[in-house]
Amino acid sequence: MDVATQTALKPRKKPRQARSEATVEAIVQAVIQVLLSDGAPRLTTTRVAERAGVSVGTLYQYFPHKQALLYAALDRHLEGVAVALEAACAQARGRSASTIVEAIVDAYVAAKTADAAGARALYRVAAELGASELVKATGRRIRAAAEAALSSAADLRLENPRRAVATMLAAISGLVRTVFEEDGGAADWRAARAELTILCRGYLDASARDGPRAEAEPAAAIRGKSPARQIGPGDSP
Amino acid sequence: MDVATQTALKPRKKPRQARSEATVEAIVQAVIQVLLSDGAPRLTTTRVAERAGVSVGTLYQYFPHKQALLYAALDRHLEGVAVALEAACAQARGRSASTIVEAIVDAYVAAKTADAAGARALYRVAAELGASELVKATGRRIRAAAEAALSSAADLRLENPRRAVATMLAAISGLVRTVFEEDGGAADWRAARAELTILCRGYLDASARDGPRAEAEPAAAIRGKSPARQIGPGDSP
DNA sequence: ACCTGAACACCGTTCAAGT
DNA sequence: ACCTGAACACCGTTCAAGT
Repeated sequence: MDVATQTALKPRKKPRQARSEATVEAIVQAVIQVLLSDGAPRLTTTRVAERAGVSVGTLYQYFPHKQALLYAALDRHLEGVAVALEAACAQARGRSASTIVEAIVDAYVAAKTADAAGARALYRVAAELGASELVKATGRRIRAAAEAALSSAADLRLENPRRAVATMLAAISGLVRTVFEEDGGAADWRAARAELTILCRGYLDASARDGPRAEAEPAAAIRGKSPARQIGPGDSP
Repeated sequence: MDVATQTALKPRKKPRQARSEATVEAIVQAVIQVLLSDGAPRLTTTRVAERAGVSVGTLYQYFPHKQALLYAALDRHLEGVAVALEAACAQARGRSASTIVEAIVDAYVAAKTADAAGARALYRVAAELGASELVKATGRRIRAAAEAALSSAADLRLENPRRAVATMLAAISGLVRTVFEEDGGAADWRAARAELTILCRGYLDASARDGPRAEAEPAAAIRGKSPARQIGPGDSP
């Protein structure tokens, strides 16, 4: 059911002519506008169509259902975040672990705060759609980029960089989410960035120290398993 | 609008007789059952009433709207988590920072995984309700408990324990959320617990080391502000 | 005090008819 | 190829009438 649902979220048909391409663009823009001006509960297919200057029928020609509209808006946002993270990671390659960590944290926070209103509105949307394939896929991209960058650090050798990156990014997203939920201002974002840098650096230090030798029973139990069983990417449901 | 909305989410009237008390109980149970068996999208006021063995009218006598139903179910879950965390923190008082950290992580994960199906279903519900007062209030309780415990550690003196606790708990909830989203199994939960312990210990080490001296511009800028401007509790919207 | 269920307004989705 | 908008099924919420 899950994969089928996710697939169904994609646009119903590709626009073949310039006219319909503009229509789709207008609809997606309308979704974001209605989301920001009226809020998610008031986001109605009729209202979106009205704002986009088309009829409901047209809307349903390109999107199979209301969720697909939100999905499209979420897609835009996540694409932006992923691209920003990938760029930051590529640029930080080969520098010290400390620098790389800072670059990742900064890029993540910057990407989320650049379109703060949209990001906040979409946090709810993302949850309503469930932990969609889209969110997972974006997570995978970001983790891959971060792992590549961190593995390139000259002054750090992690036993399991994949897991370390998954842990760090989950922690980062947790803090970012909290600041959003608390309606944080610029000062809160600065503080979050500073704390996240300390957090990640401390974690990497500790991992490099404690990681290699099996510390307790659970860690050892997992170490024997295949990569698929890691916290990281969702290789399987 | 926010506070008013949140207030309106509470039950409409207190049950005065034993009969109605049973009715409310039946309705809340029905919400959880429908949520688990039919899923959130199929959760209908009629369906809940039917499952509870009452009419829609009765349902609306105690809950002002559908969201209030979900709110009540979420309330149950969060209450359980908060109580568990408070107990764990109280019990760990006075022990080493390392032990306390472990206790907090373990209690958090245990509370969430004890009712994994319910917790997962409610993660979405919580988002649909927005970052409700309820979620924030529970966060405040947990942070307060954790701060009290950590401040009691003999081997640790943090400059800003409130912020440190807020950071740690946000990171923890981020990792927990990720494991849920990835549909993690028992091995993933064990791995998450281990990583979280390393993460938090490393963070506290680093905080105690780097914290006291102003490291960069942003940290210093915040340090001068009032406690209300911290990442932590949402003292104001 | 508590409960019922038909009635109302509104929303998501479809489809026959148009250009 | 693309668009329209009346029509349908269903859902949240109310309220006059019951016990």
